[in-house]
Amino acid sequence: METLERKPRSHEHVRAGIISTARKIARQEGWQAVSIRKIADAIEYSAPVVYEYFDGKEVLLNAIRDEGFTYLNEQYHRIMKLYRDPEKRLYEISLIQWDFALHQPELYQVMYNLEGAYCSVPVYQSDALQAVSDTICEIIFSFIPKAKESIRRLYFEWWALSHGMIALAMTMQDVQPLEQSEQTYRESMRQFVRRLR
Amino acid sequence: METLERKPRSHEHVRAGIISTARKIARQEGWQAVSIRKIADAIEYSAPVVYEYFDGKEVLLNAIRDEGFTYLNEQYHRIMKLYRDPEKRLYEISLIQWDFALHQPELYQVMYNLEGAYCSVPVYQSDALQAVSDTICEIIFSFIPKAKESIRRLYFEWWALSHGMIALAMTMQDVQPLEQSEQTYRESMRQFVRRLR
DNA sequence: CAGGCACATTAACACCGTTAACCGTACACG
DNA sequence: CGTGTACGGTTAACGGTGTTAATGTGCCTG
Repeated sequence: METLERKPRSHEHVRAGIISTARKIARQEGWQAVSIRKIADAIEYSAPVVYEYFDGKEVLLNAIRDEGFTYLNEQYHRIMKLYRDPEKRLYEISLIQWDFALHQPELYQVMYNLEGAYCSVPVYQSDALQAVSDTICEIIFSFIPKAKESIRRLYFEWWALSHGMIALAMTMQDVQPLEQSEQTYRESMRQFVRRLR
Repeated sequence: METLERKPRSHEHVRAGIISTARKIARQEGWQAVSIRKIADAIEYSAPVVYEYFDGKEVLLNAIRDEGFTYLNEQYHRIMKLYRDPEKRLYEISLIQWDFALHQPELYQVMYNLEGAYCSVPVYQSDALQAVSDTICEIIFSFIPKAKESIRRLYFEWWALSHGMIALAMTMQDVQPLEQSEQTYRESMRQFVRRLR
């Protein structure tokens, strides 16, 4: 078993290729256009090979979704280390959310089943989402030490406001320029954070 | 053949049957389970018949979406006749939005391409959406007579807040009870309207 | 009776997700 | 050395999808 050293690496390479190809197709043609065969063609394999790495399309989409939440979580922690002020933290994280959604729209779409993307695994089952939620709740708590239920409510409001503006801005970007939507987003999130005082 | 048994059905009846069948399947199994053949089976026709009424799935979905916006528009006008106070009007319309989304989720999903529903026709091309938008903007203007751009911005905020909370409440309903989400929704919308004063 | 018309169906094409069967190669072992 | 076997990958197939062309079928009219 000398070749054990090389195999896993190429294995990981192929796996990453599948994911990045799926994302590329989704970004260019929408999630509706992503098919196993198209992915297989792009990585120059036959379709069944994909099933060696993911037990079906569901699992592949779920893996990509998880990648999204994990990335988001990393960005959150970057902000947490960068700032200490809770107000600044929450505002900066709001901006992270915007940048993430607009720079990697295909990820944001599969995370929330937007624009034809469909991953039947419930989003709330993702551990990474749980981590993301906890981070936000922690920030809110740090300058509004209320009851746990009250915190959850504020978190829900923050999330809804952010998600709603992002989702609408994405679908309306042909009729309302993104710069304008972004300005409104920043202002709204700033006001939300301000109101928490 | 046995075609004698089938009762003659009017054009409108069949058309309505196609739409209501599509909605029924979508409601029970999700939009990604809706297929032309399944619809045809349910209305006891062969698949090509559907194409006599709608030039492809796209057009069918778009028609259903339009039905949604039209219904919403009717509800809006009902509220407009019922109340004169702008504050009351906007709040009641917010509640309409919630009820609509939760009682007819398959409509709300196809209107905004949620949960696997996908209608490639841009939503902003719907005349009914335009009418809905105008109604909201009119209300906002009636008690905040600012510049047109400012009104559009407030409308965008109202819409995003409503849509965000509804979308999240729908996807999270297994982990957060709808009654709780509804309470938060009402409170948030109430505060939003209040802030407009 | 022939023709045309309206309606509906069958058959086909090119895809899709998924799986079973197969094939060649390289390595391990008798 | 020969042989078996495990592995990496393929082809082929099944049932399903959207969509369209060709084909009936019954009925009304000239």
